[in-house]
Amino acid sequence: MGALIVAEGNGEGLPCGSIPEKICASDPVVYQLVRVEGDGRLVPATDDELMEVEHLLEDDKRKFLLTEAKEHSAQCPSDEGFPSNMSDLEGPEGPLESENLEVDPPTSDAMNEEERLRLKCEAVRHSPDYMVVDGQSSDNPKTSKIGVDKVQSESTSIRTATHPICLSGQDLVQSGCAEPCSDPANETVSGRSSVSELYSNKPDFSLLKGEVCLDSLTIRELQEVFRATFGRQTNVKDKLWLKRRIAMGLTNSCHVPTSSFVIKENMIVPNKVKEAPCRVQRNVCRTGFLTTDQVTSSASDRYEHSSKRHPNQTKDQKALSGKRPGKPLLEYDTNENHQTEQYAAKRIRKPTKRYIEELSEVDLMDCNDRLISSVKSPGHGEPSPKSQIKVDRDIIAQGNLVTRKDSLGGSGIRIPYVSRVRRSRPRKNFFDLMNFVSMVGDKRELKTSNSEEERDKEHVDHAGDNSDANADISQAMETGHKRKHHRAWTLCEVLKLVEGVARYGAGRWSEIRRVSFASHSYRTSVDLKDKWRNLLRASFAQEPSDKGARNLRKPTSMPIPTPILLRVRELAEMHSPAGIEFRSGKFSGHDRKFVQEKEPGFL
DNA sequence: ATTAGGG
DNA sequence: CCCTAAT
Repeated sequence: MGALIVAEGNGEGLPCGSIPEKICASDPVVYQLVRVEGDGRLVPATDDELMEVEHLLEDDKRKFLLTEAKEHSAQCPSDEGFPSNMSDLEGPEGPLESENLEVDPPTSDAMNEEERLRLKCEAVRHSPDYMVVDGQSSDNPKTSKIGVDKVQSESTSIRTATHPICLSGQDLVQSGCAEPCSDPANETVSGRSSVSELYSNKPDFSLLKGEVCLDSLTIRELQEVFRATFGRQTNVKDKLWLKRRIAMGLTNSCHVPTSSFVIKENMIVPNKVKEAPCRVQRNVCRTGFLTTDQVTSSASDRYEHSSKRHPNQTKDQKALSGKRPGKPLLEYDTNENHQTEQYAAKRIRKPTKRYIEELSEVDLMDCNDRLISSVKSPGHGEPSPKSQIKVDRDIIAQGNLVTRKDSLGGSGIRIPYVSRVRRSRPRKNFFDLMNFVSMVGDKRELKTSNSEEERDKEHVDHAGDNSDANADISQAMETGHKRKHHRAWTLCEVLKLVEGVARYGAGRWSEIRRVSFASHSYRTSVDLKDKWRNLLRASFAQEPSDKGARNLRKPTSMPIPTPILLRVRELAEMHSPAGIEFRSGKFSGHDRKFVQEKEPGFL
């Protein structure tokens, strides 16, 4: 793997392993954390890498932790440069903020949130972490906005620190930053408004230009489009709903196909084989550094030229916001709608077509980038210091990018998706990385599993084939690292599960897990539940004919002995009708007996 | 954190 | 198995 370096955002690479000294100073340039591939190519650092770096940062906040550039940290002026710079930055921000507070005093919660954010920004500025936004596009208003947008997460501070840097510099995005930052209007009563909302006041109408492929947008993006379309914000997270809504709005029609489509010039056009989108995609491939927003903007740029230069845009924003003192009112007015919308969305949440969408994304090789934002109500949440970042399954491709979804512990913060491009399947380049990551993750599991496998064998030597299966898996993991989290259920486990259900009843999965699966750390209560569901299905399905001890189904997965299935059904029938009181006592005994007489051969 | 369900 | 909503 290459070294991690900080490269100047504007695309000019830096010598490998070098850190521009100016980065330590108050240089406004935006940086991007990148990795140098073996062939010299610069690839945006993956989340994992960022995490790693970040981690290092925590260890020594005063130093740059670039893997191979540590020596340079000594030269870093650490604090010196920052404070002054900060105060400069603070100028526009502070006053505005207080000003706004007067105008529309946010709730104490809101204030805290704001304060917290502000502090965070400062912290970011203090620490040497710099962060990153796709420099290349730093002059793109949208990108800038995004970068700023996401200044919330601590865990991603590394990447978002740009915010402050941006302010002082390069583009006047700052006005865009500072202003929204201070706008309490968006502070919804629920306190749910994410920081990002603080930063973006104006709908990005450019989103509506040209072809609009709602299918390829993420919820957040859809919400943006929604805003651009209807002029108000929405918290609805139901993609379908958003898409339909937007489509209807844009086309002025209620006839919106359920299949994928593209909206072009207010007309719905069946989404053929992704013509336009693909072009954009290719573009992305080529540059490799385009961010999601860039993609959309580049697409829209084909149709429009304006709205591209930030200075204007920011001005517009100001003017706009000025002209729209009613924003808060508007918010208020539509508040009701929001609620109903949300309500509706929740009720209809049925179609979680995410998978379908994702699949089609891949299949059609369309161009989607997904920015994932998980917005959870903050609760009282102090964002947990350590963010849990989860490496999503297949990600990446064409040499850049990376893992996509991260959720900050209860921080309800959106993660920057700058330079995140999600595409087809993993490429070899990343394969190693991914494997590495997954291997590390699985290590523990493997270990325990192995030892467990042994245990299982001892306890249940009858289940020979199962053990074998597991062994195979373990082996596969060790060697071929093929499947992910797939562990075949051993007969032993199934029995434990059944017994557990018999004892505690279906539904007490955490209990069952604690008691019967204490050693099987890899079986979560959800797994138990799922397995039980499958068992039920199997037990009822196979009931008719087929008396064989094995299901004809797939010889692949371990066939479940009929007796067990029978018992499963017993339990199921027992628990479903009126079954609160049973468990332990006689029934348990009964079951046991039942089983014993029927499956001595297996146990 | 757990549970229930859909995918 | 994964994901999410709801508790």
